[in-house]
Amino acid sequence: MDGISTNPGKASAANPDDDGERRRKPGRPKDNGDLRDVIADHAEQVFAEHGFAGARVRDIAARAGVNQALISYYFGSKRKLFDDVFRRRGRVLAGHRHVNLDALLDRGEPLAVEDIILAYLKPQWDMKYSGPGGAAFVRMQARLHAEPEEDALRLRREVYDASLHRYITVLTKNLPDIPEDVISMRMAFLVGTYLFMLNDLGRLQDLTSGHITDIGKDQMLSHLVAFLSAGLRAPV
Amino acid sequence: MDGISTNPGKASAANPDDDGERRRKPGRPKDNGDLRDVIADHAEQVFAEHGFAGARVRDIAARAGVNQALISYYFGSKRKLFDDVFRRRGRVLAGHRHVNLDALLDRGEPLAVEDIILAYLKPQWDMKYSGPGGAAFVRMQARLHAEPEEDALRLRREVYDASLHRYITVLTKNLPDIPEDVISMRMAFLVGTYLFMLNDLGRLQDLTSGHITDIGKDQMLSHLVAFLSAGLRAPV
DNA sequence: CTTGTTATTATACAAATGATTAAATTACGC
DNA sequence: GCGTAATTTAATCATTTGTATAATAACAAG
Repeated sequence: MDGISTNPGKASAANPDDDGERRRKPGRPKDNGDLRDVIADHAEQVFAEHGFAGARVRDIAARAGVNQALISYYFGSKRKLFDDVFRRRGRVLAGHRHVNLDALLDRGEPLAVEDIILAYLKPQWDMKYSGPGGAAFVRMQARLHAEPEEDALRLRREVYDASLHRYITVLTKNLPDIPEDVISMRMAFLVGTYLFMLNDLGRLQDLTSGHITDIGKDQMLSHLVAFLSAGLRAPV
Repeated sequence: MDGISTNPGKASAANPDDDGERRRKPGRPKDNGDLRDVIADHAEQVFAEHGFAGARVRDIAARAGVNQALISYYFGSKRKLFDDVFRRRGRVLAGHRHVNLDALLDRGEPLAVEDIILAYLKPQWDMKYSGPGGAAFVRMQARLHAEPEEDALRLRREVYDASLHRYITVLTKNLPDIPEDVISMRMAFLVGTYLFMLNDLGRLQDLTSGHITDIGKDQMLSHLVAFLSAGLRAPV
């Protein structure tokens, strides 16, 4: 099917002279050395498309243009590769969320719910539209949230919990009529809503018979913020 | 484990002329013949736990207590098995949603948003708590929604679109201040919210430090309805 | 120049996987 | 009773899959 699998005997027989070689020989290349990142980038894509179980190590290696053994060399195993790739983006995301919240808190309270929600959502939004890697990460998240396995749960906790808890605390202070447990619950709703939605934008156009296509991403974000803020504020 | 599956392999322990061989012999069994359903039930579980790509045909066969070839015989392929299992529940779900909406419409308009939302959510809720199969179906849905593949998209459309569009129409009539496109969008939000949530109940307890455990499923449902209704009603 | 370390490749492998086959057994219409 | 079709099994197949191994080349240190 693909031109990757090679028969060494046949290849050398067909080659009268070896100076026109297209095949790369093993050995350290001149300098480059950042194939690790190249692998991670392509892995992100493949994991997003097919999920962990559906992703093929061969596929990742092929897309990254490297030998399959190299991903074992750098990451150890498929699972470790997945976790690594996921954490890489997750840390960036959490960082932005913390920064945004800090900026809000510097302004002094009370804060509008809309602003808090926006501070939480915006980094994810920006990441999604920052390039193919960001969009892939959104899909990876949606998939990870659908996995009941212990591995997945640990990873989710690790990436999300810290910033999420901070936001819950701030929201609780700014919505004194709503008990903290209810806010926590509603924040869980919120995570579901936006992840699902970001992941499923195509479906959204589908539902609205394509009318949504015209709406820019910023407008879409404010629609989402309005929806979620109203939900968060709903009287108990 | 499960009270459903009739395990033919092990059931032959009462063989009269049995020479100690516990293996089941091939051949048509007396009457039963409903191994198809047994397979489907167990497939539901496995697909829910591991997703389509992660599910193993051998595993399904083993849990159902049948030979692996039998699932090819009945369903043709792994993919067809998945679709079949999914459609089976999906049809039931859609049916209940239609019935509920019809009942509402018989009461005459205008309707409260809460009632409409509840009519849409309740069947899913009941199904989830109707037994292991229902819970498994919820997880299958969450996973299917995370799959960008064409196969998955088609299946989602087939199962959800009809009833969803009816609900959108009704909501549009009962919320005259909000354009239909916005309602469609918000209904997409809604689907994300409840699917995510139902699938991820354990996580919810996690977030609230276990305080949610005390809340019964009915109370949880009304929390969700309150949240979503407020969001749907949010002024544009 | 030698030696060792690191990055990369081709190749190999054992296990796992979805599917198929041929045979065996039984229910059922005639 | 008999033949035919339906149901079920054991066994196996051809691939695919994740990982491991050994070879090779660049580079650094001495």
